[in-house]
Amino acid sequence: MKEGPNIAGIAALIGDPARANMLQALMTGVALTASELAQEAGVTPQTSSFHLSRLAEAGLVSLRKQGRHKYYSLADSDVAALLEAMSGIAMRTGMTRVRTGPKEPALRKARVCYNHLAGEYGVQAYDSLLARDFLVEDGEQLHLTGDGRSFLTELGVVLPEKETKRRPLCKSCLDWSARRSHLAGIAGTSLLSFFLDQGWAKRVEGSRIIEFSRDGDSRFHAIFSL
Amino acid sequence: MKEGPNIAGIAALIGDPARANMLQALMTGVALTASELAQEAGVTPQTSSFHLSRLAEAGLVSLRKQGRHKYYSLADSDVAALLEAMSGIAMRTGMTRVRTGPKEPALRKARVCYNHLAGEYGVQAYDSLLARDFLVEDGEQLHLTGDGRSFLTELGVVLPEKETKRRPLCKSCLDWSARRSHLAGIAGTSLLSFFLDQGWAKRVEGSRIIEFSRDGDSRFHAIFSL
DNA sequence: GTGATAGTTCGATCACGATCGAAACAACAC
DNA sequence: GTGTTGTTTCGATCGTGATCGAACTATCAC
Repeated sequence: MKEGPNIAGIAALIGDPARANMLQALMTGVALTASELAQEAGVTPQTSSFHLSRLAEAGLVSLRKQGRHKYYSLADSDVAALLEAMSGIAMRTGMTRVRTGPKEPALRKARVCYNHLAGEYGVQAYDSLLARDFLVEDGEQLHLTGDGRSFLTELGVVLPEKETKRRPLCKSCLDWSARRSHLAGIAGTSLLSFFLDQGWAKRVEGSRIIEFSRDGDSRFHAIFSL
Repeated sequence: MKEGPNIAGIAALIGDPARANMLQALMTGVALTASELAQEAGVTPQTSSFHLSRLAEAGLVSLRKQGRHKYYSLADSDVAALLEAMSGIAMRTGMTRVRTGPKEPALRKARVCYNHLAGEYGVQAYDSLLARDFLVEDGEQLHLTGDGRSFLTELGVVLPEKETKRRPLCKSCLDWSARRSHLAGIAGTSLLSFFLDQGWAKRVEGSRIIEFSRDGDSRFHAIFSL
């Protein structure tokens, strides 16, 4: 009966406690999987899936499929701004929640992700390559520039002559801990092999943890500074 | 299980169609009685009373008792900004009301947002003031410069001597249609009053639409050119 | 005082939507 | 291939909350 956009629709979406928890978890700017969001919201995966499909349908969250995972994140800064404004209103009425505990810090630092480097080190390497235009993002695609290829090969990283569609040279991979992109694809694999071959780092038995030696650590940071 | 304010609470409040209708009706800036709001929302007075008490309890609306009437209005500009932001999100998902009539273009052009001017005209005034350094953005804050104050007062806009922290002279408010900022705060209110008092524009009854006369339109564009 | 209008409280109803169990589907590991 | 894990679909349940009828209070007009 009224003019104007349907405020009630999206407000009702955010109004459900489970969905609100999910959105607040995504307010950190990191991408989370459906199961993680289920745990954050305190509901079963089925319920989580149901809610996430609704949120995505309404354009509040965007999703990125990666293997059997689905990484969800806030759609854009407008949604974040809306949630922020709502937090402000909620604050002054005196409604707050409780807090949860952290997890293992060892895995967050450096670990293997399938066959490439993940964790803080992985993210830093990725950012460093991007900052120096050795790596360029092209929408969903990721490309190694000519300078980037020379840089890596001169360093000692072995790269194939040409890349195929089936196994791309570079892929971005969302990080489990940092929730930022890091380098996957053949180049990612080669880079990790390089670190291990040089003795800069070694894998911890029966774990995904990768331990950098003191020497390897300083060499890494010298090369992949920001 | 999470930290942070309980956004689900207020979102759920706005999420009910009846309450959302009431709040949108109050976006016109005028105070409405409980029965009028009941009619706006399309519910019985009992239901309206129930909803209004909840909205008041949450601090979304304020009320002024006058005789046997109770006049409700939006609590403050923060609530208005929240509703405006939500309209913006709802717009882009195509979640418009069933009855999205011919009023919409008029709303985009010029409308009242709580107590100040929004729409294309509001955005243009804002931009024009910014371009001439009459208005300066300082992070989240917004300030009227000395030149800006003289400009407005010489024009005939009435401004208070000093501004308080509680009721800032200038605030920016995000526009749902233009997705740009426009001027809120006391200065925004005074500016709108000026337009109405001068007869440059008038309010359309029972709507948020503001109609500029031909003369008022040319005067406006002469002053707030870019 | 009586009557009329504005608003509220109570109680009961009723529908919508959140939730989970079970099972299917998808991607990986081996 | 088999087994495991992440995600989704279906179906059914169940609780919460919106809604209105009826009765009640408050203010005004006379």
